[in-house]
Amino acid sequence: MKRSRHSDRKQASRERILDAASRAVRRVGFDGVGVAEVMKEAGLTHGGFYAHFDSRDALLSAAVARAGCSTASALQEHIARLTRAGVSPFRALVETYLYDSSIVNRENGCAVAALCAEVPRQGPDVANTFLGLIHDLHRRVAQALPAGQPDGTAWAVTSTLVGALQLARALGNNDEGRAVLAATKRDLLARYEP
Amino acid sequence: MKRSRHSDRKQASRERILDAASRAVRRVGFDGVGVAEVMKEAGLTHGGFYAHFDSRDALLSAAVARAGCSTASALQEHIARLTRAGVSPFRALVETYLYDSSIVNRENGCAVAALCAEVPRQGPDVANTFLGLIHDLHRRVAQALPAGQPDGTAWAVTSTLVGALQLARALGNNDEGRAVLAATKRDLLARYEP
DNA sequence: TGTACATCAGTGAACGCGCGTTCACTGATGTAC
DNA sequence: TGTACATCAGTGAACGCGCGTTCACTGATGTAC
Repeated sequence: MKRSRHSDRKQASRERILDAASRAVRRVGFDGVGVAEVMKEAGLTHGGFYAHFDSRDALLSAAVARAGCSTASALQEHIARLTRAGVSPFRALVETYLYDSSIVNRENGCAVAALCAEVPRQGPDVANTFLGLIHDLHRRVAQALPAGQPDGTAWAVTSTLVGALQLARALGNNDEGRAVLAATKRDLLARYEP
Repeated sequence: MKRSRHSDRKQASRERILDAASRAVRRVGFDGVGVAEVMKEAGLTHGGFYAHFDSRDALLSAAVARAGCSTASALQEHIARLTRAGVSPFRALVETYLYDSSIVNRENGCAVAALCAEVPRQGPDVANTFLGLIHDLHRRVAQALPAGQPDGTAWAVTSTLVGALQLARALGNNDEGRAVLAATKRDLLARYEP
């Protein structure tokens, strides 16, 4: 059954709005996202927004989910490329997550690292969606860890990855920020790679 | 030389404003801090604010510095109590930083964990002040670590502490949040305590 | 095929509210004589 | 000691701006006959 061009067009606009919002929320945080700016980035004017979402809050929930998907597929793709080249799964995860350019590339980076600290003050919709993102990241870490690690290690490693990326970003895209990433990578690999 | 009571009174008000702001910024983030609300919490009306600070931004810078001092002294005190009771310095640091009630007690907790992710979008004053807080936390971790650790380990441990507290807060004050803290504590102690 | 009408995504002006900031004023404290 | 004046922290009304939200309208696409 052929969809009308009305619907096609609307759907495409919605996708652009969501993409813009998922980048904006990682770049400027929940409080920094403005409806008008997101619409502009999607090539539309602000008035049409409410034909796509009930409210700014509804957009934020959807944007978190979108950011999670986008992060997950980027992570997976980069990790797969490394493992195909013979890198161990754990090393591939660590190198990918703590890649130097992640310091600057906030708007396409991990949503958990970007938004974790703001989640406790968001509404239940955003918080619940975010739970899923955290569990997904934790699962990826658990699967990449070498076998035989005690339960809970995956949480410690997840914490380390998220914390290191945030500290590096706060220190800046300079020697000091990169040194934090390098030191954390070295430490994680020395600990968990046989 | 005796100070006038005018000055004493003003100084006392300034302290109350700073205390209120340092708690508010950790509770609701930089974007969430409102001049009127801070003044109200300090027992004043909003109009008098500009006799104490040049602008909202100036308040935020000062509030970050104040939050750092407040966190540092609370950490130090709690750690000292534990070490006096025979606990090793590293264990004392880890237990104190990842204390269960830290999940809820954001407004009196570590400013680095609360604000790290928002710092890259703040002005240079706030960012520079924040650098000091990060270095202070890193220094405390380095001093508490058992001797003989390679350089950089302190950064990895700092990352782990900050990340774990944030993840626990995002998961909530429930079994899951506390489990992250417990798992991270166990992992850190197993790794770095002889 | 062509014409008239219906549908609907998107536009842009307008509204209302909150918030940072300003300012004339108040009332208490301190000083001069 | 007492009185008149000066200083100054704090008050609360007002301003201006940005932002979320609403709504009447437009113009393009689709449908009926």
